[in-house]
Amino acid sequence: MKIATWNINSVRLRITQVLRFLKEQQPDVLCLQETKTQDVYFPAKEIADAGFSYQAIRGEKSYNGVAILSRLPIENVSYQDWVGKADCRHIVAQISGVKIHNIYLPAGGDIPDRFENLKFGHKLDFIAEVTDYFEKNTPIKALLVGDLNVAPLVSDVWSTKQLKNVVSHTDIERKKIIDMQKKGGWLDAVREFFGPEQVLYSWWSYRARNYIESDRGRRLDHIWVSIDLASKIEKVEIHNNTRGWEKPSDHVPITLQLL
DNA sequence: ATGGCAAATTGAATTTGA
Repeated sequence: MKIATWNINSVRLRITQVLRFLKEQQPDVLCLQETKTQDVYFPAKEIADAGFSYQAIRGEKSYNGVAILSRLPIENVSYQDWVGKADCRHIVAQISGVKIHNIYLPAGGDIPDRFENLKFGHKLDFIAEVTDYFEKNTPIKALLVGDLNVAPLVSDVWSTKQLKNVVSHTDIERKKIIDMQKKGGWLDAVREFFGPEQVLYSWWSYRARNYIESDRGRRLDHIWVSIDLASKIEKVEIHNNTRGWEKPSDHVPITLQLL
């Protein structure tokens, strides 16, 4: 089974890119974040026509929104509302016996201080609640995919020094996301495959004049596997080329081929 | 707390992203 995750930054605006990716990469499952639409406006038919007729979608107006799109039957669709907000940041479904959690973790605003910036507090609380959830519900035959909005390792950013106080790479976030991984018994499938040293990004800001030239990226998007699936990681790919497409998302898709 | 941008909303300006 081949699983993909992609922060699409508006599924309606980028339906062409979604269809192109499905055609070129032929995943079995595509998990989207930041679909930015209510379910009634979700481009379900176009995606079903491309072969992905099993869909679990959970969106709202303007912001957030997640979806699991599959060629294979989907079972046991459900979701959690963390930090007491029904803001469409999580959906989970079982496909071929594998439980897939799709998460869009809060970005956290600009100032890395929970007292000056409520969004940063929300982000930290969200991580704490997800950590707690998976500590109590040990993942087995499960994946956690999505935009976690944290680049935990030195090799996940273009400059660990210059991003030290930038939300997504502060010490507290890095510590807490690794803590979430360890306490849930998750393995970072991308690092299992590529190792800890290789510099990897999944997001490049729209603000750079030329994203390839400046290459100031961060690895904010993740695929984690429950420890029992460690031996099933066959291949991981980060599809950087999509960042160069017409009207791109600022995030690129990542795929995991599971044995 | 900035920015060389982008998207969605509501109606040219604001909020959010990271």
